[in-house]
Amino acid sequence: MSHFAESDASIAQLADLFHLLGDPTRLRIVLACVNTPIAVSEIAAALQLSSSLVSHHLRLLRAARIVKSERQGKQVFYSAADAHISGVLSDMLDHIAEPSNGSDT
Amino acid sequence: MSHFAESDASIAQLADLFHLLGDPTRLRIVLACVNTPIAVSEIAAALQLSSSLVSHHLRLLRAARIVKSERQGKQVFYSAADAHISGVLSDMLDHIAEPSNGSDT
DNA sequence: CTAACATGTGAACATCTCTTCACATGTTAG
DNA sequence: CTAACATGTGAAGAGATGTTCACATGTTAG
Repeated sequence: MSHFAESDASIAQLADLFHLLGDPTRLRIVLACVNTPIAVSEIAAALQLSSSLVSHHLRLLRAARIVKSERQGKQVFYSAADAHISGVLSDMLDHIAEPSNGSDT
Repeated sequence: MSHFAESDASIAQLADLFHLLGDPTRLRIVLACVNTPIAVSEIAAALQLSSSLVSHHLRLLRAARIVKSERQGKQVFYSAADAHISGVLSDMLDHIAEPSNGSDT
């Protein structure tokens, strides 16, 4: 069905993306802007984080093209870069929701 | 279309899964056994890693149900736990393959 | 039983990463 | 211009993590 014989460069890039989503705080930030564009200060307020911290994470997220930015006046709105991101999130959520198979003995 | 309003527990679990895939070595191990069951020593040989290291990673991967184990004699074969894992991998690969939108200014 | 092979595990170290703090940059209003 | 607000960034410390090494456990063959 699938090969998954990826080059080292692709693997490094892939790992980098997963690593970015692997931090709870950063993941929350991604989830906060995956559906609708939201300003930095709004994210900070909603998640009870400092704007500085949100900015730091957003910078990494944007560099990996997980989110994209859009300026509107003084504020900068962030949103998910593309549909693959939400697709990945959905699949992982499904994985979690799945009943544990009893194959760990 | 999607809400992604997940509970803190789900977010923690989700982050844990991504974090596990976020390490290049561990990701390579997952990719090595995502399609076909493969023994620990085979993974170690194919990826040029020590069996000890592979075992360490496999333990974490199995605990998160990313992979499952199956013993056959002296060897233990590992494979992807379910289809969601390969689905996530495929989506992320698609994300990488996507042409970069010029929206980062 | 012993020997050989495959896998699992604990501890320790080097390294990386998240967070906070202070401050810089950029934008709008007056 | 200055003032106020929103976001971006650099440095430093605390904490987490991957890797190696040595050894334990488990399985098969004789």
